Amino acid sequence: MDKTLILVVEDDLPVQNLITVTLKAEGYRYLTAQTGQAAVITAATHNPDIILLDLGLPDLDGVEVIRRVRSWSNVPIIVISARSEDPDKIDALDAGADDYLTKPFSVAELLARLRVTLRRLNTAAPDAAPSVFRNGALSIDYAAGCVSLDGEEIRLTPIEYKLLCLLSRNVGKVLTHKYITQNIWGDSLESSTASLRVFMATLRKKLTRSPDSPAYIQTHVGIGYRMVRVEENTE
Amino acid sequence: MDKTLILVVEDDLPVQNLITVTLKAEGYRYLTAQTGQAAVITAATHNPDIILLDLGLPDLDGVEVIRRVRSWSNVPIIVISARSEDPDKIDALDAGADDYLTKPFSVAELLARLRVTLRRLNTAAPDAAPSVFRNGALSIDYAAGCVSLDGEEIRLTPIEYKLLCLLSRNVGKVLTHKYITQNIWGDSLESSTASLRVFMATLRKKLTRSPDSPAYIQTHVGIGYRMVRVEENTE
DNA sequence: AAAAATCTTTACAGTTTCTTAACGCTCTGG
DNA sequence: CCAGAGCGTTAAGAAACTGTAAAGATTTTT
Repeated sequence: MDKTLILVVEDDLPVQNLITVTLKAEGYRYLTAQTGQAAVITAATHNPDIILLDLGLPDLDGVEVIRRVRSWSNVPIIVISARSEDPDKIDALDAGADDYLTKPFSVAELLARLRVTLRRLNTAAPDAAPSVFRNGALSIDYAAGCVSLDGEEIRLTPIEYKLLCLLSRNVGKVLTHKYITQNIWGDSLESSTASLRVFMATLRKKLTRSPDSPAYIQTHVGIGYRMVRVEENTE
Repeated sequence: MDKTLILVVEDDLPVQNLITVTLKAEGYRYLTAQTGQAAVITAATHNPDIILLDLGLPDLDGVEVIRRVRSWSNVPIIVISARSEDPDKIDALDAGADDYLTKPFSVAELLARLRVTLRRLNTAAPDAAPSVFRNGALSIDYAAGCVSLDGEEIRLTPIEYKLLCLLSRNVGKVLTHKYITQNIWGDSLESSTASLRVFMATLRKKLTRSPDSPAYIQTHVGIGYRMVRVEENTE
C-alpha cells in the first residue's frame, strides 16, 4: 500500500467535492459514497485505509454505518458533524468512531487529522499483540502489569492502571465518558464521572516528571479523553 | 510447501471476502468453508497449514470443530470471535485453539497473527528450561526441590515452596491473587486469600536474613504480588 | 497413639485506595 | 460583561485491603 485510500461519505455534493479535490491535491486516493448503504458496501469491498463519515445522511443513521463497519473492521473512522448534531457525535464515538470534526472545518484541520490518524496506523505494531506499549517516555508492560516513565517504574493503583491501559490500547482515539466509565466500573455505578476526573488528575500527575513533560492525555470538553502519540524527543 | 495454504471458515460472506482478498494480496493460497461440517471435511481432505475459524457458525459449534480437527491434527487454529468477553473464546483455547482475534479486527492485525503463527511453526524450538534459578542471594534448584539463601539452605513447607516457585518463574511480573490461589490451591477453595497473606508473611520472614536484606517480594495493593530482580550487591 | 509440623481461620490495627463534596478556574454564548 | 456549564484540584471521610499474631484444625512423622 503506497497510496492511502480514503472513503468519503458525504451526501452534500459541494462539500464532498471540496474534500475530494483537497485529498487529490495532497496525493491521496479516494472513493465516495452518498448514502449509508453504499458506504457500508464500499467499505467492505474496497477495504479503505480511512473512512471520513458525515453524520447527516439521508437514509441510514451515521451511527448505524459505524456499527456495521465495526462488526468486521477496525479501520479508522473520522466523523464529521454539524454543531447541532452534538449528541450524535457522542453516539458515534461510542459506536467506535476514532475522531471527529465539527462543521465548519478548515481544510488544514482535515488534513491534520488525517496525518495524525495515518501516523498512528503506521506506527501501530506491525507485530501481533505486543506485550509492551511505548509512547514517548512512557512504557506499559501489559503482561507484567507494570508501568514505567523514563525507565523508572511508577506505581499505579488498580483503577489508575486499568484507566491507563484503556487509554493506551486506544491511542489516538477519543473515548467518551460513558465508554470509559462502563469499561472500568461496569454498567452499575453511574455517578462515577466525578471519580473519573479525580483519577485523570492523579494519573496525569504521575505521568508528569518535569514541568515540560509531554501531555499524554487530552481533554475533550463535553465528550471525553484521548491519549495522544508523543514525539520521541523526550531526552 | 512454498505457499502457505489457509482454510477460512466464516459464514458471513462480506467478512469472508475481506479476509480472502487480503490473503490473496499477501500471496497466500486459501480455501473457504461456510459451515462447521464443511470445515472439518475440508480440513481433513486438504490438510491446510493454518485454519482461521469464526466461532459464530450456523450449524456446528466452533468449539466442536476444534475438537474434531484436534482429534487427528495439530494444525494451528486461529479463532475469530465476536465479543471480547466471549466465554466461547476461552473454551476454544481450552479445546486446542492456538490464538484468537476479536471482531472487529484490522487487516494488519490478522496478517500479524498469521506471521507469528507461521514463524512459530518453523522455529519450533524445544528449549530446555534451566533447572536452577538465581536472584540476588536467593537460589532455587527446581530439580532438587531445595532453596538456599546466601549459600545456606532454608527449609520451606510444601506450600511455601510452591508459592516461591510460582513467583520466581514469573520474576518481574505482577501475579494477581486469583492467579496465585488458583495455581496453588486449585479452583476449589475460595477463602484462601487469607491464607495467602499468612504464607507471604512467613515466606518473607524466611527470605530475610538481616534487617537490610533486599525485599524479594513486593505487594501491589488490590492486585497481587511480584518477585523483583535484585542487584547482585548482597555481599 | 503421641508428638510435631503444617495448614487454616479469626481478629485487629495500620495503611492504602476510593468516593464524595466543595471551590476556583476557563471557556462559551448571550 | 455576566452567567452557566464543564473541568481540574484538593481535602476528608468511608471503604477496602494488608500484615501480623495467635489459636484451632489437620496432616505427617515419630
